[in-house]
Amino acid sequence: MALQSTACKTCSLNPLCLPVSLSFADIEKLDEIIKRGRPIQKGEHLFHQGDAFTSVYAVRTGTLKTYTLTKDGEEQITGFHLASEMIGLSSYDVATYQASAKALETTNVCEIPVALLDELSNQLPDLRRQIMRIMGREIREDQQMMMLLSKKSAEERVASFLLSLAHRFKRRGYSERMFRLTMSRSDMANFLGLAVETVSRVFTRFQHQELISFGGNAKEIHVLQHGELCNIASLSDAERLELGLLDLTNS
Amino acid sequence: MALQSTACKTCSLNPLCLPVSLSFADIEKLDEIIKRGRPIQKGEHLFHQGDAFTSVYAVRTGTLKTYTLTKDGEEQITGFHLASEMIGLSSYDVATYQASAKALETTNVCEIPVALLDELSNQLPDLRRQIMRIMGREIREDQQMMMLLSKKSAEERVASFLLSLAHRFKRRGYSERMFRLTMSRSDMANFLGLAVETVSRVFTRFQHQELISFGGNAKEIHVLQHGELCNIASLSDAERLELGLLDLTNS
DNA sequence: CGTAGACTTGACGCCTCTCAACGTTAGTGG
DNA sequence: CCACTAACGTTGAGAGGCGTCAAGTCTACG
Repeated sequence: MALQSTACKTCSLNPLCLPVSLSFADIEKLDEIIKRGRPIQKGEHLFHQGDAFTSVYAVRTGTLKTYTLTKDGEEQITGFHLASEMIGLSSYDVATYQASAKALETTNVCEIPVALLDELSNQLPDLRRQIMRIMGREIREDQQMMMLLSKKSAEERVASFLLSLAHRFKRRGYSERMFRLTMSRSDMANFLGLAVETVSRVFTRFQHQELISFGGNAKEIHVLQHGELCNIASLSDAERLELGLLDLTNS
Repeated sequence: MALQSTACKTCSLNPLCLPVSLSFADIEKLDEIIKRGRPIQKGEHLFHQGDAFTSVYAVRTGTLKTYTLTKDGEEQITGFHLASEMIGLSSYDVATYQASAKALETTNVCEIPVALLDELSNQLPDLRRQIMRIMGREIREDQQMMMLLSKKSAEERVASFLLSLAHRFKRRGYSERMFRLTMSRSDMANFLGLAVETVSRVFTRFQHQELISFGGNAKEIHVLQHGELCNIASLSDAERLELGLLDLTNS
């Protein structure tokens, strides 16, 4: 497991994270405004919905979930966030966080005060562009999620979810065929718009078809037949593109 | 019906649109890069998914829908866009449009070449912030849509949709109690993740309960009981906030 | 005036939710 | 180290909301 440095310029994640496309000098300026605090324990909150919006965060190690509250106090999970992913940008136009962020395991984050980030993006056009790229990507991901929620069956949703995780782990240098599901079944179900029982049933069906298997506990998953899982997921071109499965050579 | 000017500085929409919070001088600079072409006819495309990403657009009059294509060639509508709303920003980090945009009626747009907008946002921090605000809001709207799609019943979805439209018309100076549904039942169903028949059935039920009524054709809707519709929609706090229904005085 | 598309209405079936019971894991304290 | 317990996960049975199919009605446009 790669140890992430405490400075962007030496951090193994910087090709995936905010510093992408920044010059060495610019990364140093960015480093100056970033705060790296103590780790957050599992179950602990990074911020709560309604807190004053002071900082955005980049995940250094671990996983977080972000969620909003429905009318009756249930949570609606809006995303799971792995190393190098940014949290909080969607609150940019309001004074308070519009979601809560909770650690699913022990997690380290880089805190970036928005006031300073805002100031710095006036000076560094590349940084500004990178922030806008990240926001643009998030919009597209959310829209793919909308497609998943409005058009896909339970099996398609679970398969898509697993492929998305696999791809994100791969990009970070981990195995795409074996990884830990740090979120509970209930969290997955919530995120995918399904009942816990349905998620569980799909997992058992996938195991019987020998598409996946679980090691020891129900957390560690092995993806046995990546290709078949892709078929089941009925991915759109947009999703294939995001997962790096689309051949860009065809017109 | 208010006629929108062909310059931002005199446009009645500018308090809702990109120029928000720009100084008079800055608006003039923005005006210089905006192109205002001929109207787009109903059914015509503003751009297609896959076209080179050259410009973002602000709707001046009319309505557009944006959509992506699913694996089997069906469209998945990602949004309806009324006057003053921006289109195309979600493609900011890629070379091609990630969605298609099609006019639902005769529509006028302001075209803003991204190269120039990008350049100008280096010079005008307020413009940059406004763009990021718009993107942040879009992310939150998409996440509310995800909640609608994963948690709400057919009646809740339709009620929420009508309230959203009503609110947006109101903000633009039109009646919130009577407006034209420029999109087809099929478009609404697609957007809301429902079958056309279900949308139609919900409309008849709402009519029997005298919550709404239709004038003449099936396009012009009257909202008879706004409050009751709010109850049916089971709006989250985030949605109430967006619709201006939340009392911010309580802690 | 005729036709195509949009909209409505009804009947039926299926996918997924709900409810309930049971098995398993992890964390706690003795 | 083990017993205990609460949270998590799995499995089954039953029900209901919504999708699908089909037919009929209405509207718009040539």
